[in-house]
Parts: sequence; C-alpha cells; structure tokens
Amino acid sequence: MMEPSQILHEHQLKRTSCREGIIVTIMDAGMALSENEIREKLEGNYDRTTFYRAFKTLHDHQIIHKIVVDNQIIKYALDNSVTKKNSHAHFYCQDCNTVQCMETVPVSKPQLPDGFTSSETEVIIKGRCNHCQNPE
Amino acid sequence: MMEPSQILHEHQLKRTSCREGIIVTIMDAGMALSENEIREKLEGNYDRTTFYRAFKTLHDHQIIHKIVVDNQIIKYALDNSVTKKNSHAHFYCQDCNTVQCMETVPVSKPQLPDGFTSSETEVIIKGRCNHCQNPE
DNA sequence: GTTTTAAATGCAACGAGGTTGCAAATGTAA
DNA sequence: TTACATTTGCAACCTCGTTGCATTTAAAAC
Repeated sequence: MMEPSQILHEHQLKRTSCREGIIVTIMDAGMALSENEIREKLEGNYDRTTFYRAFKTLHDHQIIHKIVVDNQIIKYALDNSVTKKNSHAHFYCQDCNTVQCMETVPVSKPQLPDGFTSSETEVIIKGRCNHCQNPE
Repeated sequence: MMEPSQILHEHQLKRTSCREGIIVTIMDAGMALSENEIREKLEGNYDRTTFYRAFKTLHDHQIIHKIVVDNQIIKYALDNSVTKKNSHAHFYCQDCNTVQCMETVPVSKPQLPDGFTSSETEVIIKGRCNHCQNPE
C-alpha cells in the first residue's frame, strides 16, 4: 500500500496532519469507518469544519470512498485506486454496526434494458458477520 | 394493487389523509420519489413534523421502502410486500435524478464467506437512463 | 535557512433537516 | 353520539454541514 504522504503528493494536495491522519486511521482499521469513529481515533483535535473539508477533499480526489449503508450510517474506506482492489460488495453487520469489503463477492456490470448505461454499481449486503454469529 | 385504505387497515393504522396521500402519490408516480417531491404533489399542506412521522410510520410497517442512493439522495417506493414484486436492483439516473425499479435485474442472495449470513441486499446502479441517452 | 505565497485551519455565524413535548383535533370502535 | 386512543400542528430545540474571514501553515523559490 502507498504511503499517505505519497498519495497526497500524487494528487497535488498539501500534506497536512488532518488529511494524513484520516488516511492512516482508515488504513490501520482495515475496515470502513464513520466520521466519528475516525475523529475518536485521531489524537489531535480538529475543528468540525476542518474535518468536513478534509473529507470532501479526499473524496473529491477519489482517495476515500463513501459507503452509504443508510442515511444514518455512512462509512469511509480507501478507494480502489489506492488499494488496487477490484470492484466488490460491502457487507454491513446489523449487530456490530461494521462495514467490511467482501472481496469474494465481485460486482460486475449489470445487464440493463435497451437505452440504459451504467457507470457504477453499489452492492450493500446487510446481515450478520462471522463474529456476531452466535448471540446469547 | 391494494387500496391505500386497505393497506393501512391491514397494518392496524388509522386512515389519515397524510398517510393515504403519501401512498397514493407514490402509487401514481410509478417511480421512487423523494420526500420533497411527494410533498409538492400532495394538495393539502402538512406540517413538517406530521410528514416525518407519517413517513416513519409507513416505513416502520414496511409499507414504503427507502432507497438510499447517496446521503443527499433518498427516494421512497412502495415495499415489495405491497407491490408483490420480487427483489430487484434500483437504477439511479445521474442526469434526470430519478430512481426506477429494474425488474429485469433480479437480486439474489450472495455467496458469502463462512460465518456470514445476509438478510437483505441493496443494489444501486448509477448511470444514464433511456430518456437521457442522447444529450446535446 | 529565509522569504514568499497559495492553501489550509479555526472560529463564529448561519441555515437546513429532523426531533420532542404538549395541547388541540381527529379517526374509530362501542 | 360518546369515549378514547391516536394523530396533528406548533414551538422550541438540537445536530449536522456550510460559508466568510482572519490567522496559520506547507512547500516552493531564493
């Protein structure tokens, strides 16, 4: 995986601690995180505005990918262009509230009726993950 | 398709003009609508609160289904239990900003790694619909 | 290392979107 | 028609995200 500073440099973005912190936090987590989860894990305290702007910048440059499970549940992961992964489904666990990439569930271009063209397909699978399987 | 009043009765919900109006509006439109689109089409003017509560009630009772394209784009359609349709993908047109059901694109239960179980899968296809195909 | 400059930050203020409590109005069953 | 639980509309409130602006900072030029 690329270094955060290198990612920012390639997109001609300044290397700021907020941006780097967001990228590092997502990398370390290994799963998609919500904005609040990222803020909690970041040491430094940033203004809400700074956070939103950093998110927007990273998202606009397709460094992070927004996964909208529900309008209340929005998670961020590194974009496929950074991770070099293929297009895949995302799994949302309704028990532990986590989102993870399902690389074994590829997403292919759908067969659409005449006249329709697609640029992107999002697949969200909701259920219970392997860690939450045997509830008491 | 069932009558709105019958739908409400079956769910033991009172038949109010706001609830009936929402259901009728979605039925007539033939495609998923946003809250604002529904409000505009409804004749009577309801308080914001009433609207939100009616939505929540209908959604809780699985009469309407929420399609979250993005956190900014949320549309509502009648649930499959009302329309008797099978599970299918939804198509979002990035040009005309509409959402329609893709009944020719069925959604089947995905093959997941050991230990994972799914209860629901959402497929959102983003692209350009048949009416927006030849832009000038 | 110093200077310079465009970009990013933090703060205050604002607006949209959604929720809660409560009194008044309404649907429905007796 | 009556009675009662539910729904409605209003006011107040909170959270979330944005904007303008002065200050600070990253990084390129010297």
